[in-house]
Amino acid sequence: MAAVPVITTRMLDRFEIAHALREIGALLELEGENPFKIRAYETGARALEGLSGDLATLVAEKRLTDIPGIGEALAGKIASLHLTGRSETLDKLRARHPPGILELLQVPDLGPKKIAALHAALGVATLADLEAACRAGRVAGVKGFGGKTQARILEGIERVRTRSADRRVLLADALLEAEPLVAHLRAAPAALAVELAGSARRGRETVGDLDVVAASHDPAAMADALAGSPGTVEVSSQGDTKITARLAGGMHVDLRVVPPEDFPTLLHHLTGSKAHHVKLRGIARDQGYTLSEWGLYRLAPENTDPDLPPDPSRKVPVESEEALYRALGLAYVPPELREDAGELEAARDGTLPADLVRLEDVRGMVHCHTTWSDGRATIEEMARAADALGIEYLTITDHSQTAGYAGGLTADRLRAQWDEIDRVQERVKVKLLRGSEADVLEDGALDWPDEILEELDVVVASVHSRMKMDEDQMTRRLVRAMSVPVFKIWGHGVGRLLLEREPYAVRVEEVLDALAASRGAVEVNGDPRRLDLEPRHLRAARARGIPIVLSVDAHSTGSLGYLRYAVTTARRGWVRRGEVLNTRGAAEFAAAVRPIGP
DNA sequence: GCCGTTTTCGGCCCGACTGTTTTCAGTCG
Repeated sequence: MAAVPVITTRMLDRFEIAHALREIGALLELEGENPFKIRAYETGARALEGLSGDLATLVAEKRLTDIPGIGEALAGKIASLHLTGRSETLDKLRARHPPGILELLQVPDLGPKKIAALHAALGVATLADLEAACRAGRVAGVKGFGGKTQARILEGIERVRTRSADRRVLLADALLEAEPLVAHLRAAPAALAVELAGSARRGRETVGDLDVVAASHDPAAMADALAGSPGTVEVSSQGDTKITARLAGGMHVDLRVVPPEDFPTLLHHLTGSKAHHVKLRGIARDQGYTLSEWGLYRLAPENTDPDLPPDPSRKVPVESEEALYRALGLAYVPPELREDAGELEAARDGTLPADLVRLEDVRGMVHCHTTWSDGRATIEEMARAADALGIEYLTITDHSQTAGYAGGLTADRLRAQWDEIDRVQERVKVKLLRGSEADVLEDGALDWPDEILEELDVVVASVHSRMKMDEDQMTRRLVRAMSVPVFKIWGHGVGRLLLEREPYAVRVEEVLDALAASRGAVEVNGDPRRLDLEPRHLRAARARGIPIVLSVDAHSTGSLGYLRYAVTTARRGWVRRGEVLNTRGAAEFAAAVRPIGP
């Protein structure tokens, strides 16, 4: 009997496959391939990352091409990468290039053309080669390169090595730098309007650079204002309309300055996302316009030279972002939705939700810890802080008994806490609800017996232990937990800690199916490190009719402010006001979430 | 590479900034 060949490869998940597709794209780029082909790989990678459903199912049912941006060719490569961990195309590309060549693309200002030139002239194939060539002064001698470029490359190598080049920060940390800066710029006499743009405005969970746009007739004065901001460390480049600076926290900010009539289109341009723009500009073109950051122009009837600047007489005045979408026959798309995730089709068809949840719609604070478990504030301190925010009700949800590391409450302690809640209730206006963040145990049971659940007003069910289970185990565990005949709020669904810890391995859609067949809601956890469930899963939950709860997971009075991040994340998942349980009054909310019976 | 109430072929978003040029290519967002 012939020996069975040893299988040395393994299945890849969608993130690993996306990475492989980007590697193919990068290597093709080095070979000078058609830029649109390169873009197709990026589009495919992005589509995979945004996928809500189960990749294995799509591969098995040969439905990959149902995903917009994935055609026959990419589907074949994705299936191969998923099932075997390899792709013939990628293997061949890797064989044609030195293994270190891709790290050169990480160097700022170094793209495929320059890398190819350096490789041809000097044989540079790795970061180390490049550094040696720069230090020896050989790069400056290559045609098209000079002393300044050589120095910039050396700086760039340093940035790659210290990994500060593409450092991303949490949205909340980015806003901590951005909002004071915007306020400072707005105070400048030359400023007519200043807005934050970029991924921070879209509410992305992490942010790389800050983009700020200003309306002013005096760009130089605005550049001075940026240089004079307390958070600015240095101005690193300055053109007529664009100034780049580095902030104390290490982030870079791009400030763009234009006259007020160009402000709306520039703000829109800098808000992104890139994918949203590409599609929007295609729509503009279909309708006889060309759109750029400088405005909307009617295309000339005759085919004119595309390299000529647009004819000013054909410019369409655009007084706001709303007007821009309106001019193109589209409903206004709020920044949080601009990700090319179907929002432009919906804006065209009139199916874009007009009543996305807003911060002012939320009437109750859900998921709050106190000194009874691992919180830093007492019940009364939390209650008074909520009162001060104008909140109508507050759920006290300390940890359950199994969460010993977090000071989880035993049944006796929980009952004692109810007495304390009653005492505090007499002194505060905000309505206090008795709750618990009940651990989802290893076998999927909740951490409280029925006689306790019967007396609780609200239960958040969360995984806090055995987080490294494999996907089948974790899915079974959560499906069982979400199937118990109790109303439960699925707490911080996939357990990710942004920039720190990967999500649990779990098939979210199966858990949502179980929840939809039982009674419960999903949480949008506003802790800036979590923002969980994430938008694509929120859309999957909404599609199943599962209600949403916006929570703060507060461990202090200050973290009641996390509500804004829960709202932003929910909007990114297209969540409407009516779908959010804690936009309702206290009595209605309590009736909706009561774990057992009336 | 993908995609299609104009198209199965021929399109595919658009401009700012830098450095090295003497009119432009490369990179970036």
